[in-house]
Amino acid sequence: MAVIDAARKILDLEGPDALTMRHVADALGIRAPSLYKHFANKMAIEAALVTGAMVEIGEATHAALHGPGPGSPVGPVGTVGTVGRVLAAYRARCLGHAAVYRLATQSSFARDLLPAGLEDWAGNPFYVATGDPSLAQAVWSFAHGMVVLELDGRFPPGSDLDATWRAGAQAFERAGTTR
Amino acid sequence: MAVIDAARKILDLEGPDALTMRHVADALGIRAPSLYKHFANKMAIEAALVTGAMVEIGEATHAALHGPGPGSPVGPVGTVGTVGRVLAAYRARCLGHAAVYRLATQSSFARDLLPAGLEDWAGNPFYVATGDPSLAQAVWSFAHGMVVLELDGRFPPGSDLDATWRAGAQAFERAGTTR
DNA sequence: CCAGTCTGGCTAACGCCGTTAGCCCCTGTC
DNA sequence: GACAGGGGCTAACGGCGTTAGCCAGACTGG
Repeated sequence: MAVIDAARKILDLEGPDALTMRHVADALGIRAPSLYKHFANKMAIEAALVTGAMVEIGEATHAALHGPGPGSPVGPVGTVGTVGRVLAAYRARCLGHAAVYRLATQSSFARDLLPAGLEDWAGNPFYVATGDPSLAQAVWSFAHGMVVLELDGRFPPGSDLDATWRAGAQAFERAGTTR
Repeated sequence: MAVIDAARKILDLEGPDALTMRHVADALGIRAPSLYKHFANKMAIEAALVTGAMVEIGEATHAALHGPGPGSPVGPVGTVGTVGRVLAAYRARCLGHAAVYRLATQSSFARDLLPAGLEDWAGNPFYVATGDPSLAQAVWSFAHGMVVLELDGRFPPGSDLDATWRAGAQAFERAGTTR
């Protein structure tokens, strides 16, 4: 869909404030009200954007469950378990969709416009990787927090974020086996 | 400051969309432009709001370092270490400042308007509790993720979030001792 | 082949937003 | 008692999402 492509490009290249109906319409060579022939409102466009990103992220984390994929870093043999692989895939894809991810975490975002079950599906690899609901949610929270803080540049400059991801992965990996 | 009090009340009671200059002014019985005699712009008001919340949260987590405080849950003897106490204090205070916390995590929030060093000071208890920079950042990310997801209602209904906080605390607690 | 409907544009406008310019009154001070 | 300044005010600007209402062209049923 041309509208979504244009919106995505604006969001990525010019930031969230530039994502306005008039601006999107401009990029398509039409006027803002015409957009409402294709989408009910701005939130619907945002939801479509987020849906696309979530599908890609979900595909990556699902793939990570079944072995090292293209998104996984290569570390010392045997140090990266399933949790680590899922986290690495999650991180890579989320940072690849930085602006859209940020949009989805905005409190004003209308999560109920997403396809039913999408969020559960996307979160499922965390449950599979840990085998425990509480641990899965904890890992997901860690991952979400890391991405958000990384995206917003809230870690002190010079932080070794690879090490932080590793520290988290190891803590949860151990918790899963020692449980 | 009356402006901040009014803004805080509006934000808590009517939500982030209701936090407009005209609305805040209304609550004070004045007109919107008059607010600019007290604050440079809306972002300055938001920054003041966030500063207040961060100070309170920081005080609570610092206090938690030195023993069980009023914000700490009572569990089986010996199960809650320093990390657990800091996390419990963080959670309680953040949820107590839900709307402001949400505001501070908005990507549009101007973090550079906060007092210099405030963020570092507020995050320090995580470093003290873990004794390791990477682990501290991982714990902070976990905590931040949990609060955000909890605030946005993104966990499946019926989730035992106390258990999730506990799972995270234990994983990091163990990681700290086993390191 | 024509009539009709539907798709997808358009302009004008509304009510909201943050913000600025410029005015004026009231209070406190030398 | 002059005067400065703090803190109100109105009017207005440009931008936002969104709606109402209009109309050209394409597609389709008779």
